[in-house]
Amino acid sequence: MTIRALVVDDDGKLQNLLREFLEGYGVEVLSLLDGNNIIENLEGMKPDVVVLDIMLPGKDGLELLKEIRRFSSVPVIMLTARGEETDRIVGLELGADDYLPKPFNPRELLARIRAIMRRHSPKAHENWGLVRSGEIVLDRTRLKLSKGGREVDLSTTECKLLEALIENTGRVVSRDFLLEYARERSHSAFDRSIDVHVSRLRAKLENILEPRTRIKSVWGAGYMWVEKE
Amino acid sequence: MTIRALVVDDDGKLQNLLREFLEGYGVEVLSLLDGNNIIENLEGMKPDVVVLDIMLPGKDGLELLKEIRRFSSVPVIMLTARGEETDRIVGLELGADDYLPKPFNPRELLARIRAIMRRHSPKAHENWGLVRSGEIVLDRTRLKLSKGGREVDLSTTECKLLEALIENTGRVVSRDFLLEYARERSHSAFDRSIDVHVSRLRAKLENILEPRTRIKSVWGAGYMWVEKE
DNA sequence: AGAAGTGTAAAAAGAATGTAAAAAATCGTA
DNA sequence: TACGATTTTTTACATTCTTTTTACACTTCT
Repeated sequence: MTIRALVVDDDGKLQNLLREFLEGYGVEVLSLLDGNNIIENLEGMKPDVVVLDIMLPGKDGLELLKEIRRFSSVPVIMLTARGEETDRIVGLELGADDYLPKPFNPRELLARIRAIMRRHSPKAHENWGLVRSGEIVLDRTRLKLSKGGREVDLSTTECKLLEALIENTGRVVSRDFLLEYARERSHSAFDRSIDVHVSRLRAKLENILEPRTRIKSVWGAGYMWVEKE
Repeated sequence: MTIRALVVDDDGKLQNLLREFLEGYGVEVLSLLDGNNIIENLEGMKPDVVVLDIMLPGKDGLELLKEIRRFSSVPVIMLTARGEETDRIVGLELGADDYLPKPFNPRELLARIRAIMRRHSPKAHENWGLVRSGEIVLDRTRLKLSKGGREVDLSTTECKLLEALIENTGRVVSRDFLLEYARERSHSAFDRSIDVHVSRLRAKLENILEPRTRIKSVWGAGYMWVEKE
């Protein structure tokens, strides 16, 4: 599950930076360079959180915030110029949920988004970063795989592997791909380590579900995650 | 530390609504349905701010306010019927700190509470947003971590680190993230300083709680703050 | 059957981690 | 500025845990 964030800022560079960074953490970034038609965009995009720069061409951020609040209670984080205490105060009074002085560290923004999601929609926060396949849930942030109440711990590599498999449910995934996905370096022709990882993964899966059902070997091609139970 | 607000209003629904909303923002709500024994309640509850409806069964809000002001200078926000300009003026003259016409958006109330706390007791306002994990409280402004009565001093880096961990309770936080979160500059590949900080942090935690329980290492991934003991 | 592909136990290699101690940077203050 | 105290980073090494390699049995394809 990903979180959707709408970023309203006229700085294209910042937009790209944020998109790149946040997407690594399961936050989908929707960009707007100005606040025209903000309401329509809100309705169309249905973001979980809005990040709003105060300094914008045309309508400024505070005005936009006021407009947003007439229609929606979506959580809003304001970006303010450093030290602009007044902006910050006005923003909070108009119904912003948090603020962040520019320039900021993207990680700081991520932390605020997390905090806001936690109090604003705990459900979305819980599901954040989970990969599902039917009843089976892979939690990448906890390195755990669970079904029903039971769960098993995975190593980082096992987790990555499983992620790649589940994301390609029903399709064959080559050893090549798996290896590169799970770690950085490439591999030699006679590398058997993926096989060993898969072997261990299967063993762990058996603690949770019926033996030998989900990770299928495809002769000469790779492995495949099959859907049903 | 949270802010304690005493809400005096006979509308039970509103009370619940406010409690639910405000508690998400670190405001603890104490409810009174009428103003009887307001003074005793003030003494017992020691709220940081009082939200007082003007229309109350029995003694009305203005009378209550007068009574309160004989004993206490606690900040008071009055809730008035829309357009009752006179009420508002009288209220302010009697020593109310702000007023809010009904019906209002809970957000609006939150903003007023924030504003009042800021000018009335900057200290409490600063403390607003302490980071908690169960009984453990991290005070970012004082760089102290406490549980029960006992506390330990932290360095700024340790504090930031812990903050990032607690904000992500139950999730793995990478060294990368921690490092960038704790300081500005980036780091080299062989940077081990996070490990050292964590090591020291763990040592300090042991002065307060059971050894080796809360900061878990996750091999190949980072560290994780685990919720309970 | 023979060749290529796969499973997995066990050993070996390799990475990541914990922490003490030294070195370097930072900060307050005379 | 210089000094001392404190904090942070680097270094080094022991330790722990993961990953890869190796080896051999087993399976699948032609």
